[in-house]
Amino acid sequence: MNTLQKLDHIDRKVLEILQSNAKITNAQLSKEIGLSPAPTLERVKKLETSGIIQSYHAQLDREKVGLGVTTFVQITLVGHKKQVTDSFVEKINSIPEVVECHHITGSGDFLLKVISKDISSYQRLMLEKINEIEEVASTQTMVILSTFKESKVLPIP
Amino acid sequence: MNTLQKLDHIDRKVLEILQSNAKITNAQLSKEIGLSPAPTLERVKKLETSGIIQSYHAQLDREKVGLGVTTFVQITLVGHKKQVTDSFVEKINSIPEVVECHHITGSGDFLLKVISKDISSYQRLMLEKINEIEEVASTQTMVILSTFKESKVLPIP
DNA sequence: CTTAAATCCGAATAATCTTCGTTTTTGCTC
DNA sequence: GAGCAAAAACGAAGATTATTCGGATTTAAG
Repeated sequence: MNTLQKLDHIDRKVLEILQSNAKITNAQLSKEIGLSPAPTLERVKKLETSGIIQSYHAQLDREKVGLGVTTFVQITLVGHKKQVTDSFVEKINSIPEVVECHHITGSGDFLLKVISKDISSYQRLMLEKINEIEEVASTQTMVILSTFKESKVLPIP
Repeated sequence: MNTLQKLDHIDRKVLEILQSNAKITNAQLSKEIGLSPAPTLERVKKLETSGIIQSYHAQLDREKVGLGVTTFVQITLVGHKKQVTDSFVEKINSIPEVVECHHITGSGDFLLKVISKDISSYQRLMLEKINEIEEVASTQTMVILSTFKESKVLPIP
C-alpha cells in the first residue's frame, strides 16, 4: 500500500501543480514540468488510476454564496461504545452543513467543521440537529473570526 | 457584494456538480442540468469571473503520498496586539505543513490544521517550528484518529 | 558493454470546447 | 392578455485540446 517511492520529482511537481490549479491544460502542464504532452498525460492518468489523485473539486467563495459563518464544534459523546459512535457518525453524515467530522484525541471525542449562513442559522442547526442527536452529551464551539491560511496543497514529504 | 439572488436553481446545480466533480466535461454537465452546451459554458464562465467559483483543485490521498498524521493545534499567543498576530500569521504562512490557520473565539486564539508524515515528524515540526515562534505562548493538540466525513460540497442556502 | 524494459517524443486523429447568428423564452407595460 | 424588448438558449461551424501510436531515446541490470 506504500505508494511512496514510486513518485519521482516530476510526479511531485505534477501533484503540486494540479493541487493548486486543476484546470491547467495538459499542454501547459507539460511545459511546466519539462516534458512533452504525451508522457505528461500518461503520468497524470497513472496518478489517477493508482488513487493518489482522488478527485477534482471546484472551490467556492463562501461569502458570495451566502455562507458567512464557519465553526469548529467539539463533541463529547455519552459513551465510547462502538455502537454509540457508529450511530452518531451516521446521523452526522446526513447533515450537509457538517462538512468535516474527525475522531480526535484530547478533550472531546469528535471535531466537526460546520458551515452556516449566519449565526442564527448556526444556532438553529445546533439546537435542532446536533444537540438533538441522542449520543451527544455536550458541545463546545469555536467560531472562526477570520481565516489567514487555507492551502489546498499538501506538504508531500 | 451580495451575489446571492443572482443564483437560480440551475446555477446551484452547476455549483453542486462542479464542487463534487470538477473534471466533468461541459457536454456532460449540460446534460445533467438540462441545457445545451453553449449556455452551460456561459453560466460556468460567469460563475468563474464573478468569483463565486474561486479555483479548482486536485484532491490527493494523504496516506498514499506518505502523510499519515493530521492534527488540529490550538494556539495561544503571548498577547493580542495587532502586531503580535500579524507577525505570527506571517510566520505560519511560510510553513507548508500548516494547511489552515483560523482566528477563533473560545479558548486559544488560533486553530491550525497541520499535516505531517508521522508522529515524530509532527513532533519535530512543533518543537523546531511552531513553538519556536516567539509570539506563541502555548499549544494544545488534537490528533485525528480517523476521519468520517470530509465533504467538498458547501450547503448553499 | 549488452540488452530489455521503461520512458519519452512527434505527429495524426479524436474529442471537446468555444463562438456566433438565429430562435425561443421571459418579464414588463399597456 | 397582447405586444415588445431583453435575456437566455439553441445548433452548427471553427478552434483548441486531449489522446493515441509507432518509433527513438534513455535507464538499469546483468
